[in-house]
Amino acid sequence: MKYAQIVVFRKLGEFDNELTYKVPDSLVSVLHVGSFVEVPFRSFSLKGVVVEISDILSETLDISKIKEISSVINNILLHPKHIETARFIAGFYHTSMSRSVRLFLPRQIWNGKLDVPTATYYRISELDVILRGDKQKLIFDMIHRSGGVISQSDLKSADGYSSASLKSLLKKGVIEEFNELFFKKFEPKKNILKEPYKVLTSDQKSALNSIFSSKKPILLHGVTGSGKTEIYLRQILDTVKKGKQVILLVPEIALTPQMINYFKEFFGDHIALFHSKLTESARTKEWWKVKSGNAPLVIGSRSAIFAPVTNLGLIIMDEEHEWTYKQESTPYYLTHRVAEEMKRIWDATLILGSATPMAESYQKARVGEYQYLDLKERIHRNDMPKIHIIDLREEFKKKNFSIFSQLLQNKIKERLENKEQIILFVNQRGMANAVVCRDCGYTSKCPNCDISLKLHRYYGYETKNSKLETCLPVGKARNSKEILNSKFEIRNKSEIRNQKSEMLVCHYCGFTKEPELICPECRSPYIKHVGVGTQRVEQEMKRMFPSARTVRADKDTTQKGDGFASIYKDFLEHKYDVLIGTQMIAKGLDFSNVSLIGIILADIGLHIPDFRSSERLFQILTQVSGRCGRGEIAGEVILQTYNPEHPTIQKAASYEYEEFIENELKMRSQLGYPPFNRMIKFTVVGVDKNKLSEHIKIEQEILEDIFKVNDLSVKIVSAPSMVPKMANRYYYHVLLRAENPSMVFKYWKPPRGWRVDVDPVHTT
DNA sequence: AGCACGCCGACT
DNA sequence: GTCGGCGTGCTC
Repeated sequence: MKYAQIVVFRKLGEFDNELTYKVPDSLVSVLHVGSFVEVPFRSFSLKGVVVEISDILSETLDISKIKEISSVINNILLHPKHIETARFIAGFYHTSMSRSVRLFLPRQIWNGKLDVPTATYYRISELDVILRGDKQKLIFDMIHRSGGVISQSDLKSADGYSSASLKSLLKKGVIEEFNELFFKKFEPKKNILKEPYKVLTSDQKSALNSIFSSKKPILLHGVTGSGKTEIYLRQILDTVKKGKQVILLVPEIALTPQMINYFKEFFGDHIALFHSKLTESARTKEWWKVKSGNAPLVIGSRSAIFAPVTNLGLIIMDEEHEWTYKQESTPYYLTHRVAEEMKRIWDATLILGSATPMAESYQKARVGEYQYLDLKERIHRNDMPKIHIIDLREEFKKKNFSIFSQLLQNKIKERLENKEQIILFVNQRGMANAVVCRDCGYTSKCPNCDISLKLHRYYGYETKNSKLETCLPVGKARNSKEILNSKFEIRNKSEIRNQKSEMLVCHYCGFTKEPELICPECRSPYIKHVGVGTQRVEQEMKRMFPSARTVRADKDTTQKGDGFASIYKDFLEHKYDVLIGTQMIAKGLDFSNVSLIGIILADIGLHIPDFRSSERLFQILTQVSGRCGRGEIAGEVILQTYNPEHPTIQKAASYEYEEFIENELKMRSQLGYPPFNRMIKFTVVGVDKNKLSEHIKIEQEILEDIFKVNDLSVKIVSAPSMVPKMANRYYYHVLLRAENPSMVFKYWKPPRGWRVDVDPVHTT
């Protein structure tokens, strides 16, 4: 008798064990690992995926209780190699097989809708006709021009379409309607539209040769404009010609239209696109397009790694340093880790490309796990723009209290006169959370962890013990009335005193102290939290340069309508002179007429209370600088800061990535941060604060004992998360830091309800 | 998830 | 004595 391990899917719920079922003799020949089946469960039936087939039954199971698989719905829904990958994810990220198998299936499919989607087409059935109506002629010609067949969606989106005319054409029998698979057959020999036409530089040629000869994953380091895309293209074409498939991952698909259009020149419609904004039915269609073998190139954000390829030859991760490659919900996988495993399983090539590789990836290259390739030159046009560092402490001393330094003001004026465009970049992440001295640039840091302390500001209420309990962070509620109206639990309205409390907190070890009133370094009283928003910059622009046409791209202005797309288009067409924006303007976009970039306050990135803050700042500064000097005009960057001597800012300004990262790794190694130690973050939720902290204390002791017994060192921190009380629930984080923290799972199982994040990106 | 089991306080 | 609260564990 054969037995199958099956993960079952239910619409809701956390039920995610593997269950054992008998394989009836009639199904033995059609059943595979990866089959989609129907099984009896309790009194009803469920659908699921076979993850293992074996001849023996586990001794712990009672044979009389084992039921038989009822039917096989699709015998090869997932490739066994996908199940192998899912097995790896479940193990490494400590989640269930059910959860990780589900990553590979669009919701509609694991809910059981397995019919391959079709589309409606129209074709001409009678050529020699005389048509009277103009609209009818138009439709007829349109079909004729596109080779006698057209899809309904193409026809409907065309100018001059009318459903009445279409109906009468159908009635006359001039054209006919039919349904067919919505994708066209792909054959490498016929359907590759052209050969690469761009000439390679010697740098690119030698990089390509190294990729061909390397067995290891490749870390491709190249600044913006160094021609990584062309290398990807050559590799992709080569792989597809061998009859294999390619997965190209990008951080955010909305930001890569240029790249997608370029690849369309070669593959036409035979590209599958996956991203988070797809509707469920569109996602299902793309899935089948890949599954049927008619999309040799898959492009998408991180979830595209799970596309149902059948013969994978190449994985490319572009901008591999982007944190969108980490999934921020269970299973908390990092795409790099999954891609490495898939490379091994499929014996494929893996290329990670970036101008500023992640510290983890660079470290792997250093120790020889990855092959490091460096593209030094920018191919076209100008070199990277010159970055001027402006010391804001000097400006402050010169009584220039504007947010624009003198040099920035002069340059803006000059560029406006020359009719060139300007980008003003506002680094918003971590805003207003750090305290900085405006005279000397001093910031409060944790004495234990060398991490910026985070300023917590709360409205509070007093309890019976007259102790100030934190209630709502400032920013979420502005006064006591809002606290009362919120869903936060307040036992007695009289408890509200509308009091503010301020505290500096270290998010790694829980160290707290009162914010300083006078700078401990230079005794200046001008020590306070700093932050400049996009509105503030826009106001200042209007005040100083009233004739300049400015546009803002931030959360406020891009959330409505078509978001950033129209702002981007208008700016490209020079309807505006100045673009003021946050993070979102830094990524991937090509602005050829921009010759000046102002970084209003680079420091903000330095004070993110995270051990990766330097790395993030380096990345963002490099990216922003890459936005200019892409056209004929040489570009310039003005970087304003209170910390001009800070090594991160210095190295970013001189584009010395290697020097920066070597130094960063040295510091990480000394302080025991990743990649030298690894972390696991547990999130625990509870209603009763005291019970919760007691429970966490007990588990924390157990965890500490496990490391002690094994003679391993560990650092465990537990702390309430930023918003301690949300919808009557308390959130706690437990952060484990050790060389191999995952070893605890050999001896200990996280209690019910503990969420596990292995290698977290957000550590608070 | 659902549903059963089982261990403690309230109450006809 | 039992009714029912929900914390815990199982589903093949």
